[in-house]
Formats: sequence, structure tokens, C-alpha cells
Amino acid sequence: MSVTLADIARELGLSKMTVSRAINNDPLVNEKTRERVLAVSRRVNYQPNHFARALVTNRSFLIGVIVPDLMHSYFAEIMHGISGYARGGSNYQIVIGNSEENISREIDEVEALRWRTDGLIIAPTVPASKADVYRKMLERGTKLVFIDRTLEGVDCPMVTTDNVEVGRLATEHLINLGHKKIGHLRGTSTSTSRERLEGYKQALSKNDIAFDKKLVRDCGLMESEGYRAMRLWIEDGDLPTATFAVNDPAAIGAMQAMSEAGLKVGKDIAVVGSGNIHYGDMLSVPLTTVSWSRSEMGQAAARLLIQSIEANNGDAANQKVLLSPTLIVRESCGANFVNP
Amino acid sequence: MSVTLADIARELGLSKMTVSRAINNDPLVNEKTRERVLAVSRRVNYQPNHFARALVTNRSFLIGVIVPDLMHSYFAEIMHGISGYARGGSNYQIVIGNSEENISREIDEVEALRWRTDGLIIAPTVPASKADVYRKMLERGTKLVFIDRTLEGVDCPMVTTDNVEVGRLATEHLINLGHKKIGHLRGTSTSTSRERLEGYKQALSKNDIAFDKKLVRDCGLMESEGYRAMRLWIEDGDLPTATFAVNDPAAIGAMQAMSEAGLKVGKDIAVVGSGNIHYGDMLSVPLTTVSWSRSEMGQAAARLLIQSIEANNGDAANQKVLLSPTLIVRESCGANFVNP
DNA sequence: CTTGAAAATGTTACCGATAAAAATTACAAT
DNA sequence: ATTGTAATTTTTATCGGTAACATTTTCAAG
Repeated sequence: MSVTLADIARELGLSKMTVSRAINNDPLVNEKTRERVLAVSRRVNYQPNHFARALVTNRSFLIGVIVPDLMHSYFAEIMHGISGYARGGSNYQIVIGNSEENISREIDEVEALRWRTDGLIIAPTVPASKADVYRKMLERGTKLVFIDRTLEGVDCPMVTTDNVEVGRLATEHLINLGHKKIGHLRGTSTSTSRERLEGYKQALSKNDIAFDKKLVRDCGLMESEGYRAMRLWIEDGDLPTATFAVNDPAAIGAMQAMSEAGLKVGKDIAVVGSGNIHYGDMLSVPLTTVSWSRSEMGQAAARLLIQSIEANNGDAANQKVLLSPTLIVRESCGANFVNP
Repeated sequence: MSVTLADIARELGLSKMTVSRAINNDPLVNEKTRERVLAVSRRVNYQPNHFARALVTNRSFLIGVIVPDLMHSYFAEIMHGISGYARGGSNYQIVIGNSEENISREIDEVEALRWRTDGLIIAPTVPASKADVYRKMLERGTKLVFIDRTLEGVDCPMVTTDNVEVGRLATEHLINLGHKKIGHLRGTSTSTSRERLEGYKQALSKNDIAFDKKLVRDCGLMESEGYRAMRLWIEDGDLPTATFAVNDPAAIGAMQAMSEAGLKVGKDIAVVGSGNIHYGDMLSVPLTTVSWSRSEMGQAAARLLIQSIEANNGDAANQKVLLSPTLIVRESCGANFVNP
């Protein structure tokens, strides 16, 4: 079929081993020999067999990435950061898994990918009750990096943003605009959702606004859920004057429901999201949001994972990278100016 | 490290081979034996070593997908279709490659992935002059499926839409709205770009409008390029009353340039794109576009590739799947109604 | 010339599975 | 009991690399 080390060895009257060394830049081979080997290797377009190599070295140069929603530009941008870093220098390829915000799907994907990759980058959808799945994997030596979200009880490298701060920034901005009755569309059980809610509460209390649990409504992380949640709220009545949605898709879904009901976004109800979704600035009402660097997030995650894979010394410290979020004011919050 | 066939064999006093057969549902093993093997296998959580298996069978159950732009929702939706099909039934995982509309990047990715996958799904960015790269691969047995775009001179399974029709639908719609001076923002050398231009020309000629090459301006397939192209056009003056942009990102970039220059999209200049980008309906001026099913595209591509991989009879016919496009009228074209 | 250490190359074994061929067992028919 | 065939299992070889150890070559120093 295709050319193997043995073919090259035969042609040059060398042993497979010497050829292998020459190709892997092992200093133990004579410079002249290496050149002869490389010359032939190029001529016949030798391609090492990754499977054979992986079998003996137990290294595949594949990284698994498991995200909940490929269609959300947020994760696409993270993927882009990861694959950019993984390609540069170290030569890893990316295998993707899609959990679709579904717990058992996530675990299936993880189980499928951990055996054929050198390590996984995961944005965990699972609740803390499933933490031991990951804890056991770490004990058995699987390399993991969490991204976007954390998981209580699992100690591994991770890259996140300060989500309490995200909630605070969004809510305080609304407070500063004069709102008193501020709602929140709550996400799922992910750490991001919980922390953003926490930030929302902190901002209220810091500004002497009583927390009213009727103003926090269950939503989810997807656009369709934001739509449904706001539609329900409109039917129920007793609307707030402003809303902080757990993320941009939820915010956009909510805005859609408002428009359909004849409510003016930014005027009747102010809306702030988070994540800085692609095209958020070009929507019919440009979306005010909280932003942090997705590409940096992806790059950092790839860096931490590759570090951890290539660490020959036991395991390095479980580094945590925390990115700081900033507010991006557009029009959905009712502030009538556009960001430069 | 982890459990192997040999471990199970030893425990049961069987040979590796029998255990292997039991696990692979080979009818050659005794039913009772199989059950004993499976019981142990489950108890010790046996996971076959994919590398070893791939080495001997030459099958990895990995599919490579190479797209030009992961951040474009169009390709994200295609990916979703592919991975949905690949997971269901047959159990393939997806390795992604990103060409970024860059010719040598694409070839690098293809070279890197072909050896570690069972086949590739590619949206080719390369021009016809590079066709022999793919032709040679096919000759050597690499399984390929083209998606979204074709490549002249390469005969392999493919899934595309009728892009001449796309250009015709968009342009005729503008003609029907009364426009005579219709511009086109031309893409790159991809088949999609060429065919859409061809459709544009056909629509003009069918309606007795002379083709004016000054109305076709070089653009590209990315948002930034649409922006730049339209900005330049505005500077140069002699604007058309309507424009068909090669795809939605280009259209959106162009609309941005128009807004910045104080031109009203849909009023001063009508705009039609193609591809039906996510959130195209929620933009400040909802985008009129031509649409076809991305998920079907992805699913069909995965189906064709897996068929071709698993075909034991030589190679089946090189099936071509053609999806038909439909016009989606929103507001950027100046027609003052929104699609149901 | 030896000698000995360093440099270069070679040998053997193995990673964990499967293919192909060989061997054993089971069992019905004579 | 004997035979023959089908059913089941084992043996051996192999996929294409690399690790670990063994051997040969080179060449300066005595």
C-alpha cells in the first residue's frame, strides 16, 4: 500500500531503526546517513503511519473538544482559538464532540473520545452530581481542561471568565440607567449560569434593591428557550422594566418575543445579554452585552492541555486562567448611543 | 495501563482470538462463550484500543471535514448535519480542519488528515489548477466527498446546490422589483462564485438587460471583504440601485458599509445575499437571501462518504446530490414585507 | 599496533488488535 | 467404535512503528 520505514531501510541497506531515528531527528544518527534517509523519504513521499506510532507511543496528537453548541458563534470562536494554537508549533489535530447541552450525550462523547485522543477540552454541561465521572478520569491519567464552565469538585486546569463579575456588570449597568425592577432570565445548572445569577444578586444588594425571586425566571441557554421564557412572562404579565439574560442567545430569543408582542426593546424593556455573540452589533436592536476574549480562551485552553500532555514531570500545577469581562453598551439596554 | 483482550483471555482461559471474536459479534463463537466474555468485558470495563485496531484493519472510524470558515454559521450548520449522521448508526467521529479560504492551508490540512481518517469531506477552496492533487488522491484510494463546492476535473461524490439557479433567483427577484442597474459582488474562484455569477448573467439576458462588466466588482466570500468592496464602490461612485452579493457575509459587510455612508439599505440600494445565514432575519435590515438546507447537505455528505468507505464492491457510482434553492424575501431587497 | 571510549548502527521484543491457517472438539450417521 | 463434517477454538504471523539493549565501527591516545 503506502511506503513504510522498512521500504526505505531496504532501499538504503539500513535497519528500520536507523531510518526511524533519522526521521525523528534523533541525534544518534550520523548527519550523512540522516540526509540520505531524508532524501529518499522525500522522494517516495514517506508518511509515517499514525496508528502504528500511536500504538507504541500511546500518543495520538489528537485533541478532543466537547462543546454544547457548535452553532453558537461563541463556541465556534473558542474552537477557532483552540485549533489555531493546536496547529501552531505542536502539531495536534482537533476531534470535535457535540453535547447539545445534554448530560448523557456529553458523557457518551467523553467516553468515546478519551481513548483516541491525548486529552480533552470540555465545556461541561453536566451538573456537580456527575463530577465523579471526571474525577475518576483524572485519577486514571486522562488529561482534561475545562473551558467556559467549571465543575464543582473537579480539580483540573481551566479557562473561564469571572462570571460573577459578568452578572454584576450587566445588572449594575441597568441600575445606573435608573431601573429598579430588573428581571433575570436564568440559565441551567452550569457554573456560568449560577455565577451570573450570583452577580445579579450582588449588584442588587449593593444598590439597596431588594431581591425578588419572582423576577428571576427559568430560561436556559438557547435562543428558543429565551423566546419561550419571555413569551410566557408577557402572558403572565407583571413585566420588569429591564432584564439581564444569562447569555446572548437567550437575550435574542427574548427580544424576538418582545417584538412579536409589540414591545419596544430598549424602551419598554431594556435587555442585556452576555458573551458578545457574532452579529450582536448588527441586530435590529443592537445588543448590549458583556464580553471577554473567546480566542484567548481557546488558545489558553489548548496551551494548558498541551502543557499537561507534554509534562514529563508528574503533573504541573493545575493552572486556572481567568479572563476579565467588560461591558459593551449598544442599544438594547436603552442607552441611546453606540459603542465606538 | 488499561485492560486488553489478553487480560480477558487469561482470566477465562481462552485465547485472545476467541475473545476478539466474541466482542466483535463474530458468529463463529459459541453463544455461551460469548456471554462469558461479554460479562467479564463489562465488569472490567474493557475498551478496545483503537490504534491497534486501526493498525491492522486500516480503519479508524474517523472522518475528516475541511471547511473554509468555522465561524460562518453556514458551515457550522453543515458540520452539525455531518456529525449528526456520522454518530447515528455507524459510529464515526469527526476531525475538523479549517482552510480559512486559503489554498495552501487547505492542502496542508488534507495531507495531514487523509492518513489518519477513513475519508474526507471537503468544501474546496482551491482553484481548478490544483485539481490533480485531489485526482491523485482518489486514484490512490482516498475517499473524498465534496460539499458546497465542486472542483472541475475531479470526479467524486458531491453534495451541492444549484448555484446557477441561486444567482438567477436572486437577480430575477431584483429585476421583478423594477431594478435595471443591478450590481454583483463577485466571490472567489470557487465553483459557487462562478456559478452564481453565471446565474446573474442569465437572469439579465433573459430579461433583456445588457450585461455591464463595470457592475461586477471583486469582493470575496468574507464579511470584511464585502465591507471593503462596497466602501470602495461608494468612494468610486456610479452605484447600482440593487446588488446581488455572492453570499450572506459579503452582503452583510456591504450593508454595513452602506449604513456607515448614510445609505439606506433596501431603499437607496437593494441587497440580496445567499446562504441564509443565522440571524439574517434579525438584522437591523433583515436580509433577503437564497436558501437551501444545510443540515440535509451535511447529512447527505456523511451518507455518501460512509457508503463509499464501506462499499466492499469496488466503488459505487459517484453519486451527486443536488439541493434546490429557494428565495427568502425579507427587507434588504426593498420589498416591504416579511416572510411568514 | 593496541586499546578504549564514543559514535553509529543493528537486533530483538513488543504495543494490542485481527487475518489466515491449523487444530481440536462435538456430534450425527454409519 | 469409526468416520466425517460442522462447530469451535487455538496458533502463528502480521500491521508499522519505537524502546531497550547489543553490537559494530570509528578514531584519538598510548
